[in-house]
Amino acid sequence: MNIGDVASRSGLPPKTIRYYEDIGLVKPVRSTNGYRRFTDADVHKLVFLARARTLGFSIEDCRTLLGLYEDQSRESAHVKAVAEEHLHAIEQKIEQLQAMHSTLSGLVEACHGDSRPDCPILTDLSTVK
Amino acid sequence: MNIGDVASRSGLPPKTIRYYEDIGLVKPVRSTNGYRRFTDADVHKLVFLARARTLGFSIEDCRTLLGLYEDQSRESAHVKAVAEEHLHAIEQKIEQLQAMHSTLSGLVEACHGDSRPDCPILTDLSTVK
DNA sequence: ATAGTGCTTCCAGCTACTGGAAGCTCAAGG
DNA sequence: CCTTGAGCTTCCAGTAGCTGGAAGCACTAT
Repeated sequence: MNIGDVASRSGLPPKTIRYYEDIGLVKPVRSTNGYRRFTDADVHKLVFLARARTLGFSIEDCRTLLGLYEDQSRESAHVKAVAEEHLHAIEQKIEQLQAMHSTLSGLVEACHGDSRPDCPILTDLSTVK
Repeated sequence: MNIGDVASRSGLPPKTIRYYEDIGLVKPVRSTNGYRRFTDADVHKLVFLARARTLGFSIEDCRTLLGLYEDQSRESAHVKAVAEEHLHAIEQKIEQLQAMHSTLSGLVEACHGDSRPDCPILTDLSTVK
């Protein structure tokens, strides 16, 4: 299978698939014409990667998870630990964003937003906290 | 004032302040010894930048906001528009992260997390959605 | 034969810094 | 006066995860 087919099956752009080869996540063989030739197993891996990335796992996490995926003697505890750590990171990001949101929405509401120059948003930004 | 003092007053690392000079956000003059010399106005700008960055504004947004901050004839509507757009982006990010969180926490709960290899997390990841 | 699409590689750029090396400047202590 | 250490300078490279573009070969259809 050529890269274009794999792209449409996995939902990943060809560029990204090449990049994943560069960093060693997939290792397609080459046809005599130099084209990458992907096996079904390669496609599975790429689907796996696409899904893991939409769940926000880093590339390094993906590498780990892919290793576990292919290791028949893995322990599910290992997978769970990786996922839990990521979950924790997501929670922290959400909290950060919610803090930003709360502050900023307060400021936006306080700003009359007309042609006058005075603005509580700018006042806040220029204030040392 | 030297960069070290400015760093402690603004909370920004010296490296970051130099970077902000590189990209034209501040323009400190130079002393005869080659050191950057910051005025109070420069410090105000850097405090402004530090605060805007903690609220998640991009550097380009910061550049715009800084321009408005220094423009006495600005319209608060302009500031508000920039802030609202950013607020919207924050909301979208939060939604994305919450979707990830919801999926992932379901999977983590479903995984028994022991020494056995079978794992619903991996099963999900390897499934085309 | 030719046109058009798909594939290849390589290089550069994106965001917002951060680390490190090499070297100059300055203030304090002996 | 000399040395030591901290602070400053510049420059280069690397981080994450792609993405865009150029130049050029391969393949298919007409």
